[in-house]
Amino acid sequence: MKAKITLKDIARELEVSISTVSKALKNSEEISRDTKEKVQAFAKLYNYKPNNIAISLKNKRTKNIGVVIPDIVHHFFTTVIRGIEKYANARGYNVIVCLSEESFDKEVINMEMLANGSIDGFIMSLSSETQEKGDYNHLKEVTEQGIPVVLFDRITNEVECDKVIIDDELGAYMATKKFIEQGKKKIALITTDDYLSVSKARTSGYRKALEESNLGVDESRILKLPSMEMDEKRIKDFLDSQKLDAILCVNEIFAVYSMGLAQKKGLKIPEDISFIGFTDGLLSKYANPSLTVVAQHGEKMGEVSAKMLIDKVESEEEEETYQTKILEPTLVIRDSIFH
Amino acid sequence: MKAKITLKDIARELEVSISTVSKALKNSEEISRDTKEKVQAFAKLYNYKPNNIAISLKNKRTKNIGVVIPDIVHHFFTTVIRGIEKYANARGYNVIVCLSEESFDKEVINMEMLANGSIDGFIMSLSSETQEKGDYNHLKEVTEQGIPVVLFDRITNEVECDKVIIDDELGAYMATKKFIEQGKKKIALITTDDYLSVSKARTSGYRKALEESNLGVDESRILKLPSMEMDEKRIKDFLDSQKLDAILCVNEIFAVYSMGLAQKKGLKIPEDISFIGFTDGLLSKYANPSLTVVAQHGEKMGEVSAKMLIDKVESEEEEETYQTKILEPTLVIRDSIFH
DNA sequence: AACTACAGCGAAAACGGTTTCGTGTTAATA
DNA sequence: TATTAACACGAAACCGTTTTCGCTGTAGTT
Repeated sequence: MKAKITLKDIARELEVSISTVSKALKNSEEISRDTKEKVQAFAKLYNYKPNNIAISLKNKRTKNIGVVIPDIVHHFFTTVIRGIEKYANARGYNVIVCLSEESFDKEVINMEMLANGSIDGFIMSLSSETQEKGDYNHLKEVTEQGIPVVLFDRITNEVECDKVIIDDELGAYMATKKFIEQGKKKIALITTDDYLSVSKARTSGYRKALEESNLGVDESRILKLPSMEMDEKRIKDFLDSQKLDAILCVNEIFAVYSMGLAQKKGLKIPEDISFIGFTDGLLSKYANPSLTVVAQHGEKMGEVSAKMLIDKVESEEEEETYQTKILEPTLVIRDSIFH
Repeated sequence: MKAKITLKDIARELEVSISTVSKALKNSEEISRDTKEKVQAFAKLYNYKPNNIAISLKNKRTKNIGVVIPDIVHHFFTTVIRGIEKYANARGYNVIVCLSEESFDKEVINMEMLANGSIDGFIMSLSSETQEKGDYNHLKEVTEQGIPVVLFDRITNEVECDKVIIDDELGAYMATKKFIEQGKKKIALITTDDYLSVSKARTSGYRKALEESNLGVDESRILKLPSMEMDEKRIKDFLDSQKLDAILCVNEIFAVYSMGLAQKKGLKIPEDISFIGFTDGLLSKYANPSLTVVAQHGEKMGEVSAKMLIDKVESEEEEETYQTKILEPTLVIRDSIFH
């Protein structure tokens, strides 16, 4: 086992000072050709690499970014992480991933753990519990300490920081409009309680489209589940309780599951009933029939978030100007609607 | 903006030495009641938290673990990460995630980036390119430096370190046996080239079951794709080229896609043709019909890996004994086979 | 010969902690 | 009263870097 070599080791071996070694490795003008060559050769031979931790301490920069998300098993968050990781890596940053698992407490603990020097900034999406509670003090504390934060997807207006979202209202609006154009009348929405920022926006887009088309909103056609967790019984009851010809769902799981139920009843998709979901994941692509979705462009979102964060981390200025980037959703047309 | 407070700040304010503050906060016996109370009160008031980086430098322990995986968008890897994260967090460790994206070079770069002090150990699954090349020098270098490594799922015998796998051969064997018990005769396998350790083991289990049952292995019933990437054309051609009554696939995507093709041909599942895949993801659960799979217990695997790594990191002894944990796969029976 | 200029290098502080060891003060003991 | 032990604290080293500043010696200038 050959342990890592340090500047001190090189200095001792070559009988020069640590400063000289440090400068020689940086090709400083101060050091003579001879010494530089000697030091660099030695360093290469023993595969010297500076210790990141020491550099972090010195620079007060870790080149780590903390990502705190509610869940990693959801396709959307996974793609966001991938976007963040790709971009961050390209700029020399590492990504520390923490999962809040939709819990307020875990979110707080994770942030506190990272906020003590482990990271240069946060990228996060709020847990449902946090959004439900409406308690954002942990975020405020962090920003007050001067640690930059970028909020994506599940955001709040109560914290001043950079934000990245897709236009969820527009996405739902586009989807609902699509149903209407295709002659659908009884259009339902399966969503979650309004405390989730995204669900609220989507519900609003759904309403807007219906109102604009003078179809009116029938409240009994809106199913609000308590969370993004699957609840097979409530969905089944909802579908059994009425006749519908189109359903918009706030995620792909609800949609694919609903399609299955409809098929069991002998309904033809999309003729008798059409479906659109949110999130362009594997499920949508390989469902039978394949599911039309509002794509959220998670990878793009991750990239944009990472860029905003790193730009802020590396900017000298103390400007306290925050922006909210709104990405456009796209309708990915598949076999669960006409086309 | 209130910047983070340091020991030095407290010492200055309270007119004591830094050492005294440090000891007082640790409740050292050396320090008087009075002083301790004063210091602790002050620290609480200003919300003092020690700087992780400074502690890391001192202790030569970062409490970070590096996870290098080929891809994060695959359900299996996602669940492993979740298992790692949960366990590591409970023991006070953070998880740095790096994606190799199946590239040898990225794998090497990522490891080098982290190996210079950023982490206490690695948990990783080899990229396909690495397995294809058979070049494991980057792993050997790291272990020679004394950094513990745990390899999971996609492993190699050429590196001495702890390993965690599921018994892929057994999984495929169980699945194939199941087909045979249900009277299936023309059992196909859709897999990838043998350089992927898992595919090799699965193929071997498939063969074993067939040979044991005196059905014999018909090589034309084995489709080897170059990688885990979807190749719709080759799968379609394969299925069109012969009549089959059961198909085992090394992942759920191949299986669900194949089911779709079979259905389009008017075949009934599972009567005319049955399917079993690997990986118990969303796709399997919500496919239509739902897919029977060999569950790989990713979360468990993550937990076990994290435990092995952290135990090694925290163990004082220099024992160079490595173990390989083999987890048992489980067959999750769903509607794509009889039951 | 005296002075300046500069090349080349080292000492030391700093980043923020922990920890060992030493020291001054007080109280108890001989 | 002199000695000693315990108590309470501080100085300093250390982890591995970077960087400022100062020092030495040589060469060039007058």
